[in-house]
Amino acid sequence: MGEVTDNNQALNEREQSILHHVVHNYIQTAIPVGSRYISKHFESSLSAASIRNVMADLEELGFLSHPHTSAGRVPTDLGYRFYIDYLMEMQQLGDDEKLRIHQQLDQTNDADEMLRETSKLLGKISHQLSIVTSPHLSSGIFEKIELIPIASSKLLVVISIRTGIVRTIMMEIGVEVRRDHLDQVGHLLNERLSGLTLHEIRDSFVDRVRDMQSEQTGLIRLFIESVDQLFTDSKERDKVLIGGTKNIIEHPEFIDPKNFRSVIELIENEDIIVHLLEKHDELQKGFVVTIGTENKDETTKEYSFVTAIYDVEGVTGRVGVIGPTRMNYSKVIPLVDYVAQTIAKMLSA
Amino acid sequence: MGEVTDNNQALNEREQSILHHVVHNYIQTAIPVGSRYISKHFESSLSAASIRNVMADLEELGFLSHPHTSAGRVPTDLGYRFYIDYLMEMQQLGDDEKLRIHQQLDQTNDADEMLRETSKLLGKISHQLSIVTSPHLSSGIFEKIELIPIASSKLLVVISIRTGIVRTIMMEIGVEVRRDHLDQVGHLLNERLSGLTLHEIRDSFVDRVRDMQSEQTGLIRLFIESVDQLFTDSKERDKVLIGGTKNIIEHPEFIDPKNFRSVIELIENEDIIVHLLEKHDELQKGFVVTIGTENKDETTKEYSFVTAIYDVEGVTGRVGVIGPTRMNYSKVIPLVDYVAQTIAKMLSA
DNA sequence: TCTGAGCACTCGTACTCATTGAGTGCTTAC
DNA sequence: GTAAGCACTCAATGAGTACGAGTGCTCAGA
Repeated sequence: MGEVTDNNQALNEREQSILHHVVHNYIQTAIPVGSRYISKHFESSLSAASIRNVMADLEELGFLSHPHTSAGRVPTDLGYRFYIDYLMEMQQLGDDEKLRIHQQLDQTNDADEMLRETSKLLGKISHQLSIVTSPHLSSGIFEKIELIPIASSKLLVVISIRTGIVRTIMMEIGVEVRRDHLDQVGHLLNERLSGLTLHEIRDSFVDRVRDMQSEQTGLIRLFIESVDQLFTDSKERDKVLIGGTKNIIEHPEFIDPKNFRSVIELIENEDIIVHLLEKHDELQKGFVVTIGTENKDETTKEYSFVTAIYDVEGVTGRVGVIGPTRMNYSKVIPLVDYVAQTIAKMLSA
Repeated sequence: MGEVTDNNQALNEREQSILHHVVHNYIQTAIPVGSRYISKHFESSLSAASIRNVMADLEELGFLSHPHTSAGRVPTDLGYRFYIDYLMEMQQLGDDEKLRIHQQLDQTNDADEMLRETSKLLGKISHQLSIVTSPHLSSGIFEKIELIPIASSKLLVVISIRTGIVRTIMMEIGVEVRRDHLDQVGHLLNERLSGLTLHEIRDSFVDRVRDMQSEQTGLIRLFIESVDQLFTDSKERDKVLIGGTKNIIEHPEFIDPKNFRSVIELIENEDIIVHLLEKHDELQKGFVVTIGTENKDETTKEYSFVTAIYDVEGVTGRVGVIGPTRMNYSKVIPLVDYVAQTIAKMLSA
């Protein structure tokens, strides 16, 4: 049980203790917890009536709420927040689970494939929706580019990043280009772009190739036109992988079909999630938890997001879970954290 | 209205007509249709009682069934089958829809991206779950292979098929290999494998490279070990894209949460779908419809599958939809068919 | 001033029971 | 073969009731 700290002056010891019990119990059982229950099981020194008084105070302060008069108390988003920040004790991840994670992710050396596996796995273990983004290559350091002619008028561009991640883009080129011309251009690009981040390249590409125009005008012009496609994290390409629907709908909150629809909505409408992940990214912290209305979005007001960053030599992405605000944070947070670290290790290997 | 043919001797004209009305109406409204309703709206020359007699016959023959005594009639799988094969009239696809399909799929020239768009689009237009498989490259004709060293110990293998489709595979190679060695091996492989199908290559690879062993033993051995990974349609890689969950759950059959779960199960457990698609593939017909229990799988006994093949110079894949057996076949079939044709065109362009 | 026992009150849940109405099946007459 | 009549079935709906968990408030005691 989390120790009662003096981190927050708003609540005295007893209030903190009772809040702790309410949140903890509600997370476990999903049924509103009553004063009598707490008196019986946790705080035998206090009567139900006294606990009711404290609960009334907690409710007034905004930490608890009431579905209706004759129901027990339920944490508010603020209640969860306090619980996570001051009361909760992280639960260590079991060795078996660690092993399982390693085994699952060790199966493949294809990055995309591994991220897909991660998504599945995280959903299964956490019993939540899992989210995994592909790494934002923009801040990755350009290693080299290869230009491979395909069929008649297509060009496969392979850009590799120092960490060993590659991006392949199929480009339509109007005409057939001789192989030695391609090699020549590729060679020059490699020379001039080496060591820069993709981000830097995108911003300065035109300047850097200006003098090359004379030699291979057509091809260079094509590259200039496609610079966004080549060197930016397009939202189309670097999608969010969402998985574990089967697991999340087992939660009791989904007996109500309305919630059902809302979760489907969430899955199909990736924009909402992408947007939220961007906000998490901005915070630049190891892991981020946003609870219910904290993420100011109507459709996700009953969901919490737990995400952690993974970082491979400056190239970062996020993994995490989405679930009802009634989430087992003490288990989920360490799990997400550990998975993020594991991915980073795998990708840099 | 579909003309009454003599294709099936089992039913006389009146029976066919009434079966037609029942199926058609039930598809539209999802409510069991009663004898009185048919008499009023479609067959005013016959009384409800007479229609009841015919319905009783149709039920005995297995084309209709009864949810309970006081409900109207509902088609059985056999009823749907007869309707599709003999009674139904295909509905022409509207010009606006054709336009929409073209516009949506014309946005990108990346094959994967386009298939993803197809999946979304098909779900939206059909109001069903959409399924799109990536092309089975096995029967594609090898055009060339490129070997690109990545970072220290990785190799990106790019295999391109005559149609302009490429497959990229990341291979782990224990040691660093000199660029000219790679080029040499690549060159030899291109020479020896040219014009074969991937399928043929997989089966004969060892023989074809046996004499090369002396020069680049390590690298060749690696290729021999990875031959499956390189030249076979792995189920991992060539996944099925499933989309449109949001659309399908609007159907009245999904007020029951049980069905809800079954559809989620279906989405998460792609194996079931993959298996079924294989069966469709074996039939080698343009489009295939399997209804409910016709696909002998317990989990899909209340779903129908409509799929069509797309063929790009021998490289084929499938697109289609999954939905409740009560599906608007007359609209869905032409749609799926048209989308398949459009994909083929786009991919061969 | 804090604590806790007592009690009235609220409100969601579960259950029963009667009513309604759509639709059938059967019988019978034409 | 057709259709009118009628009894029967059964899901759906809604009202009524009992139950019980839990609160809020009051008041006495430490």
